[in-house]
Amino acid sequence: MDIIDHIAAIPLFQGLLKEYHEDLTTIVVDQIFRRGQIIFSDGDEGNGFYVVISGRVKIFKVSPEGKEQILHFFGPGELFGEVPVFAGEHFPAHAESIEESRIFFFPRDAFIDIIRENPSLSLSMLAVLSRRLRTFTMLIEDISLKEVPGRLSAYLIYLSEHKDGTDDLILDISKGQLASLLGTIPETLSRILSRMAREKLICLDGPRCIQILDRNGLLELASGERRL
Amino acid sequence: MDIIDHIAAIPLFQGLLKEYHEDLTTIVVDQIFRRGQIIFSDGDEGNGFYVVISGRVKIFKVSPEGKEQILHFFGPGELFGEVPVFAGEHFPAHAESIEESRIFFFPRDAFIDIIRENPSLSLSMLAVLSRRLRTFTMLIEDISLKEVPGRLSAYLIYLSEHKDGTDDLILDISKGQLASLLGTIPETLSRILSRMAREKLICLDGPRCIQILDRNGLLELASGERRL
DNA sequence: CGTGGCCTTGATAAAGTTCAAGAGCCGTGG
DNA sequence: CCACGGCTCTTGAACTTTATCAAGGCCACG
Repeated sequence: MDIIDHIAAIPLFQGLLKEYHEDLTTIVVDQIFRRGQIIFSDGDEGNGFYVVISGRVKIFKVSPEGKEQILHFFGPGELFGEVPVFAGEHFPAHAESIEESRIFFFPRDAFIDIIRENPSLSLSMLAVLSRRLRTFTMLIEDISLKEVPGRLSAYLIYLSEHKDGTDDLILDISKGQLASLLGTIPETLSRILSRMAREKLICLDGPRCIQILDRNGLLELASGERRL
Repeated sequence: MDIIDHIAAIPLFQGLLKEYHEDLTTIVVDQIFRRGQIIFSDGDEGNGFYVVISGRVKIFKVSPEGKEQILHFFGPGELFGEVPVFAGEHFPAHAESIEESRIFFFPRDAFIDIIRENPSLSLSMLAVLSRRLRTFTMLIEDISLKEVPGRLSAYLIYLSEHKDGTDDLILDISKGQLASLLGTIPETLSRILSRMAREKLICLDGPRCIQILDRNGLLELASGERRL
């Protein structure tokens, strides 16, 4: 598969004329990152953005004591690191490849030139950023307004709805990473999972398998009507 | 002062041809909100965005138990409620006028038409959204990775730097609102303020006046090197 | 078969919230 | 002019949630 095909397959660039796809081909930097490799760090200067072609990337913050808060996971077709492109200054968080990943890097200036000529591209980009703001709003709500069982319930419901809608869930990240995404630590997550299992809300079916037994109960936890 | 002058004064519309300012005049809805009035609610359908002309607006989330988390305060020249314009769906939070405010509302479709013809406007909008993402990233970091004294210190330092840089601060919001912005409750904020005063980090000079006595100490708290 | 990563469990401690009561401030109206 | 009610803010004590520290279990991989 050619580079131009990968570019044409990126949702952000759908609806862009082939001519511009070709332009992008000439400026793109094609990179491979290994598992655990840092792509950029909080505070680094950014002069372009990234798109995941294959693999997975996590975006996160770290406290001085070493605790980390994951902001996003991004997979194929998704872009990240775009804030400095439009707002200037530095990356506001770290990016790490959590498995072997192929990443395309698009330098800022050439990209801005293309956006100037393509209103539909800029609208797509505005949509991407707006959706991201929505995600952050929900994350802030979760972290600040719910306790851990509520956040976990909301995540499980989300997983179920964004997969096949069934009750059998397969975590695509480790429990340690899930803890970080939920703004807590592995010990706490582990305790709450077993408490939920004891209350027959879920059933733990192995390392990364969770079965939802009482969806309503989870919804009540997520909305704060009920405590564990 | 005419409506077109107000529109021309909005930073987002700087650099836009006068012709477009005139177009905007024909679609804008000029509104006054009283103190405490709700502008829109979390989940409402959004078909346009707002710009503060005068007064102040707070954007916030509310938990089922009634605790609120403030996401932003916006003042003259700033826009809000733009997420549904580009991402579709509903407002992700509530907006309330915290004093008598004059607000311009711009309906979505007409605005999108203008953006299509004005690359520089879309770049301005991208910059606005990117800055907002940066702000949210910092808010998440604060809430999730720092404890309340750290968040408060960071806020005080921020206030001092974004005003005149002096050590005498005047809060432009009530302590209750500040607590909500910091993701805590008034009682906790009050306790921590008096603890900081006891430790000679600050001096409480009346209802809304705080004097910074030990800026370094505050910086250490904000960065987590030190605990209260 | 041992080693390292990831996960679980327990005891303990810290931070923050809740509940309750009271202080200070201010505008209104008797 | 002073008393009243309604605010916001403060303080105290009990309680809840979560983090920390420490130990042990499970499993895959060499």
